[in-house]
Amino acid sequence: MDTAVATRGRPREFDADEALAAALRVFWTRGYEGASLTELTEAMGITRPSLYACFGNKEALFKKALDLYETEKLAYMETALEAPTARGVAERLLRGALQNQASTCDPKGCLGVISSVACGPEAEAIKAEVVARRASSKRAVVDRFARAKAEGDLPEHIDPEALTNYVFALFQGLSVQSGTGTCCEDLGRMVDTALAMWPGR
Amino acid sequence: MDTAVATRGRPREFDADEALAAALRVFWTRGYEGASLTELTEAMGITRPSLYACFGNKEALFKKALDLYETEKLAYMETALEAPTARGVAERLLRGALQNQASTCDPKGCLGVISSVACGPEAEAIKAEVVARRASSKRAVVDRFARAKAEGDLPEHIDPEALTNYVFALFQGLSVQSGTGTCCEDLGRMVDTALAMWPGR
DNA sequence: TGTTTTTCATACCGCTCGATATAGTGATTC
DNA sequence: GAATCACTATATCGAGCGGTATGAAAAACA
Repeated sequence: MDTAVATRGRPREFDADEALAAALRVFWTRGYEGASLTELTEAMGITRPSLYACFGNKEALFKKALDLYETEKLAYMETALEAPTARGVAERLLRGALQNQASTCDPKGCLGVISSVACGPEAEAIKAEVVARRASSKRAVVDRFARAKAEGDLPEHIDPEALTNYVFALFQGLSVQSGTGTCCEDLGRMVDTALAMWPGR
Repeated sequence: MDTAVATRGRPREFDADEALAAALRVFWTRGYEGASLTELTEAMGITRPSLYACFGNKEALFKKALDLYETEKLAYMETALEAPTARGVAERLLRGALQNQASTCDPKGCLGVISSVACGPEAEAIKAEVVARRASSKRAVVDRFARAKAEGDLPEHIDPEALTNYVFALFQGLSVQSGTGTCCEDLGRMVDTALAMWPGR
C-alpha cells in the first residue's frame, strides 16, 4: 500500500490499510458486482467521497484489494513451488488452499474464482484482469512440473500443463464447495483422496 | 413446460419453450444477478409484461430455466451412474461435462456453478436453491460409489463421499476453466490426466 | 354481432446503483 | 495568526434496476 505522506493539509482520519482490508472482505463475500458502494463504505467506516479520494473508484479499489489478497492469502503458492517433488508442490498448493478455507474469520471461497465466474457487462474488465493474473501464476506451476518431469519426478506420459490444469481444477472446485457450505473436514478428506491418487510414490 | 392451452382470449404470439431456452442462455452467460430484464426480454423476443404474465417474475423464470438446464444438459449425470464400474461412472461424468463445454452454440461454464458462487443479498435465495439441487444429485453419486466399494470395485481405504466431492471438484474446476477461456483440447487433456490417476485398474 | 378474456405495447413506478458538486471543517505551514 | 490544503458530510446526479398500470388489439364465447 502506498502510504504516501503528504505533509500539507489535514491528515486522513482513517487507516487506508484497514479500510482496504475491510473492502477486501466485502468483495470476497459478494463478488465485484454484488458489492455495493453502500456496503463497502459502511464496512470500511468511511464516506463515499473519502473512498473516491483515496482509492479512485470501485474498480481501482477492487484491484488494490486483489493485490492485498494475493500478497496475504496467496503467498503460499510461491513457496509451494519450492517443494522438492511435484507431489509435494501439489500437496502444498492444496493444503494451503485448505488452510485458507479453514480460517474462521475470513470469508469462504476464493476471491479469484468468485470474480472470474459470471458477471454482467460492466464487470468483464474485472474478470479479464483476474483471468490474466491467474494465467501468470499458472505458468509458474507448469514450469515447475516440467522441471519435475525432467528430473524423473513425474511419469513420462504426464503433460505438465494438463497436470497443472488438474491441480487448479481441484483448487477451484475446493473453493466452490467451500463457498457453498461444505465443511473443512469434508474438504480435507477430498484433498486426501486427491493426493492418494497422485502418480508415482 | 406447462403448455396449458387456455382457449379463451388472445393467443400468445411467442413460443414459451423457445423463450425459456433463450432466457436460459442469458442466465447461463450472465448469472442470475448479471442478467437484466432488458437483456432477458430482448433475447426472448418478448416484452416485460409478457414475461411476467407467462413466467411470474425473474426468480420464477430462473427456476424454470434451471429445470430446463437440468433436464437437457445434465441428463447424462443420471445415465452415468449406470456405468458398470466406479471408474466408468467418473469417466462418464467428466466426459459428459467435457462434451457440454465443447458445444459451440451453448455458453461456457456450468449454470449451477455460476449461480452458486457469489451473489449480492437479493440472490441468496437463488444460491440456496442451486446448492440444494446439487446436494440431491451428489447423494446419488455417493450411493453409487458406496455400492462400488461394496462390490470390491474401489479400494477399501476410499471414502465414497470424499471421492464424490473429488469428482465434483474436478467438474466444478472444469466449468470454471471453461468459463474463463481454457480451450476444450486442454480441458480434455486435464480430464485424461485425472482419469489416469483413478485408483485401481 | 357484442361481450368476455387474454395478450401485447407503451410508458411509468419507486428504488438502488456508481459517482460528484458543494460546502464546511480542521490540521499544517508560512 | 492567516493562508493553504485535504478531508468530511450532505445532498444529489443520471442511469439502470425489477416490476406494473393502462389501454389497445385479437381471439373465443354467447
